[in-house]
Amino acid sequence: MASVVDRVRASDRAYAALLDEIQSGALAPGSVLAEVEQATRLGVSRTPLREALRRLAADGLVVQQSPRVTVVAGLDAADIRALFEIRRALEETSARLAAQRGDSALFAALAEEFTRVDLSADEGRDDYYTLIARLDAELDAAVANDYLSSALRTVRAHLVRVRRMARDKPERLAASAAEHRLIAHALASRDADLAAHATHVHLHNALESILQSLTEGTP
Amino acid sequence: MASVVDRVRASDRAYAALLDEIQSGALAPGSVLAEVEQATRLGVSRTPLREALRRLAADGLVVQQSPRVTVVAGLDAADIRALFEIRRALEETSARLAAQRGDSALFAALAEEFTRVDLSADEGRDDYYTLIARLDAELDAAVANDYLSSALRTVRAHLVRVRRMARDKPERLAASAAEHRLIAHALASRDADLAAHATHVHLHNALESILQSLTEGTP
DNA sequence: GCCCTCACGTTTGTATACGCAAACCGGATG
DNA sequence: CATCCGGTTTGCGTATACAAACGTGAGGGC
Repeated sequence: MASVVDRVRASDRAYAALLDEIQSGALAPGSVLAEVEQATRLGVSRTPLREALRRLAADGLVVQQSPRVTVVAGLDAADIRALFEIRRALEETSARLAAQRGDSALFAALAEEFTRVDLSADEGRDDYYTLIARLDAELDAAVANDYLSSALRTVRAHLVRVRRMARDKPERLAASAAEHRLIAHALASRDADLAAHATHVHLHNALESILQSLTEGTP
Repeated sequence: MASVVDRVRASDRAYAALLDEIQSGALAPGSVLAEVEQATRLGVSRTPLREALRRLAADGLVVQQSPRVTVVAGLDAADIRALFEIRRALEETSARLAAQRGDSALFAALAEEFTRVDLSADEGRDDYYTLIARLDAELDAAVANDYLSSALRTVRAHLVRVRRMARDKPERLAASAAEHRLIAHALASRDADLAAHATHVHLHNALESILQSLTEGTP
């Protein structure tokens, strides 16, 4: 059916499709992912679909409850706290290293962009998340540590789900933008301590906001 | 041929076999891992072998140079430095959290065992590494953070190779034992700062020793 | 009426067959 | 002699076939 270099492998398509559906919530936590069912639904064979499921399991986005049944992983407040523990470890380290190794001008430009962010419109919010993704990418590039980038990639895959669960309020977004601006400024200034501590503060505030949003959502 | 639950899955056997051979050096960095060749050698079919290769690739132990050729990942001094960067981030965090959450008596007992270690004989060295593995396991249990444990598991898989590349000298082993004893003591004392800083010191010394050992080996 | 047992269906794990693309090699030609 | 072209071979990605095991439900026995 599909050729060896089919532009994109069937297993990649299956992985991307399932990843998107899990992150977007289309596949709710607890959803059972049967091989034949998902394979036919996504239009691939069982073999590449199995590969996609194993990759998702390695990411921790799905869990094999029993050898026979794999489900979309749950994500409760305890999981989010745990996620932020490792996130703090990785991102503080990343910030510290990027402050030492990064391109000052590049991060200065990013800091400036964080001041320009317009969070009033919905499209501005999308632009904002894109800007954060760019900062993350530049951090990874500056640190130049594949082990670290790989671990962060996994963490970020989970964070997409967290963001969806806890919708940010406008005032939190504004504060978040200011925090990011400070982080970028610290990176531009090559101030490793400030970059790490600003990251710590940002993640603390982000976690608090998320947890509060969750308790409000389920009174 | 093999049954569904053949005590242990063929893919698991293939993964374990390849992992061991990579960690032990039997499969040297750069070795090409052809699917059919390895499948016949390990006595499994291509399908489970592919799964094993993908898991190893996710761990970063093998890399797919092209769609046609996957090789055992190299590991030079820069890689080792990068590995220790993330290792420090994860283990310092782990130590800090375990100091807050762990069982004091348990870590006190481990600290005591680190004083008893006999490093004169070769078998003592194996016992020592087993003891370190036990400390790692108890740290993971105390922290109770699957994301963190999973990331550390990957790091540790690489560290086995590093240890093999750079044989520890007896004096380094003795110092290492003392450092571990202090870490365990800090955990027992619920002193998070001391646990984190002692871990930092230990990893610094370990890295220095390894890098020095490498430069001595290749003058 | 309840429980135990057996059988069938469903689902997974593994093996194998097939198709295509790229690399290698040989020969021919400039 | 070098270079290019075409055939062959090798090897991966995918699909499918097959076998085993777990779950479920029905039927019979106590």
